[in-house]
Amino acid sequence: MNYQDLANLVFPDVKDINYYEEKYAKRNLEDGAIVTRFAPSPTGFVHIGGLYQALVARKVAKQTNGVFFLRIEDTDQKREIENGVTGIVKSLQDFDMAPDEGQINDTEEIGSYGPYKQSLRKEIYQAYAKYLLAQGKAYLCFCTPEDLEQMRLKQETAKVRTGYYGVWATCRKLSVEEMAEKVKKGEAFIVRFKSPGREDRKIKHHDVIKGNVDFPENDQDIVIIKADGLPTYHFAHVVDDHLMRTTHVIRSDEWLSSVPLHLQLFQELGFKAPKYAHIAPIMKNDNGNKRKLSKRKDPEAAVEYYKQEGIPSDAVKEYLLNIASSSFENWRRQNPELPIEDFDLQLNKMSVSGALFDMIKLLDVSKSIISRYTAERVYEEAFKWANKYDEELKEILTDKEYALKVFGIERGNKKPRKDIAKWSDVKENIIYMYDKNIPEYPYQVINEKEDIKTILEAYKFNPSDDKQTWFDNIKKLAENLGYASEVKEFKANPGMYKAHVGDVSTVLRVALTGRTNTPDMYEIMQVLGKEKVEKRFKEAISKLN
RNA sequence: GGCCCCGUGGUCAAGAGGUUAAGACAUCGCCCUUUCACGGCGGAGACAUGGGUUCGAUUCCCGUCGGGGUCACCA
Repeated sequence: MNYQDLANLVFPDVKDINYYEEKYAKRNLEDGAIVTRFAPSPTGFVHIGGLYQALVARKVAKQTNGVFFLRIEDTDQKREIENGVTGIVKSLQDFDMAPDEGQINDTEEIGSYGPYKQSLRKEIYQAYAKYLLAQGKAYLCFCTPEDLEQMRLKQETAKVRTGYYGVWATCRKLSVEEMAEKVKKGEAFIVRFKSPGREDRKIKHHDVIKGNVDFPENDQDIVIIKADGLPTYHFAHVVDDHLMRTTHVIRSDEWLSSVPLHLQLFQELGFKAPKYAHIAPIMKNDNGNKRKLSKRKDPEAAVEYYKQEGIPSDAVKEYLLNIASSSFENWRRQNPELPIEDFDLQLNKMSVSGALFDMIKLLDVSKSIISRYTAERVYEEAFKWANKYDEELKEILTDKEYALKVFGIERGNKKPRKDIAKWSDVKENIIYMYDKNIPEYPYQVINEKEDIKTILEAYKFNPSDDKQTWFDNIKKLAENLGYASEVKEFKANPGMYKAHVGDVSTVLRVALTGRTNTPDMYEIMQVLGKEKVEKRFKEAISKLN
């Protein structure tokens, strides 16, 4: 009995690894093309940090004419949730980030390096586990979870490193015969990697983002095949990224400390290791403490949140790119119209430490993006959003022709308005353009009922006036009623006037819209039309009595 | 606790052995012949800390402190 016999005993039916090596041949890509992947577990909604990784991975693949694929890491069936895969695929689609290969829905996939769902690759992992086992680079372990727990306790009280290594790796000392006998007796087992590493030796590693990092070698005999026959993350990663011909593993930096293990696995399997790029997580300030954005505590951690709020996916992506690269902002300022695909992202310039998530900044980015949209685009997006999330807004927007006029106010010029940051802001911003509950808002400087009434009764709106004539008209009105027709004059001669033309305008504005802050009032009156303007003033007057 | 990474204004961040230490968001003031937004101009605001090396260190080295990550038959 030797290791080859043991391997045959344990995995009698799996294929030889040569079969897979040939089936998943080297990709035929141009020099310098980068192959990346997004490899989430279907254990919940997509996290903003996951989207960030996917964005970066996809970007570098695209800009080198490489490949970006989606792999589903579902080797832990206990944690899997219903529709997990669908959620991931849909989120990527929402952000216009569909992969070149991989899962396209719960059951289908595209690309010739699949299956892209790990639970469907069981026999592949077993083939490679068998390969290691046959060479004596892996062994069977019969320790129960309880044994392991006890061992850990012992290690803790003895204040030594925890884990399965060195003298603690009891099953490593078993002979092939002993292992075979236990298997034949039907004892449950798992497969462990026989680590050739020594903790007192260092390895040097260069991470594309983090730079040079030194670690002690890995000496842990980690599990590669679990009791259910599925691989652990570490083993699946190495086998998959080799077979799928990934060139750059772009993942969250919580994996950084596993690099020595992964490198060792690649080495022992005889594979060429990919380059690693470990991305710093997106953090949040929690009472003075930095912590990762949490799925449980922070709604903004879920990618779905941005959709619900109506923050355009472009805005989220641009904000993320802002975090990823400090040169993005400059690039954007110089190229306000170019698509983000044209921006060249450098992995090695990415920040090594985690950035605090800044919603205010995101919203600022979003405002700028929306301000560049045409009225038509604003309408389409807002309407789409309203259809899903706001019944009242949807109703308001059914009159498209009128809505386009409303959205057209101060839009399309050199200095467009920036007052919409997200579609959920829209209703609040345009509601006064509709005959729905114009709120009663307190008049400001001019607040005597009689004065207000005089102004409102005296004002005549003529829609055919151009803007200058229209405003001259208000000035004249102010002057006739004893107010300063110029603000400067008012300021120069305090005490001579009760108020100035601005205050008169405010009276009109409040009566018309129920608020003090609005876009250009001339445009508002034009869009509203003579009839509505007069009706509103009439109503405002009647409310005064 | 062991190991690893990180530490420039409130936030995101550029940067070099010698700089008036960029820029963006936020904030404050002024201007933009009606408000708000936009835009323009300006203000306030930072190299965690101690010790080296050096003519000179925020930049290089060591310690301290602080932050983060990781130590599963989870990923």
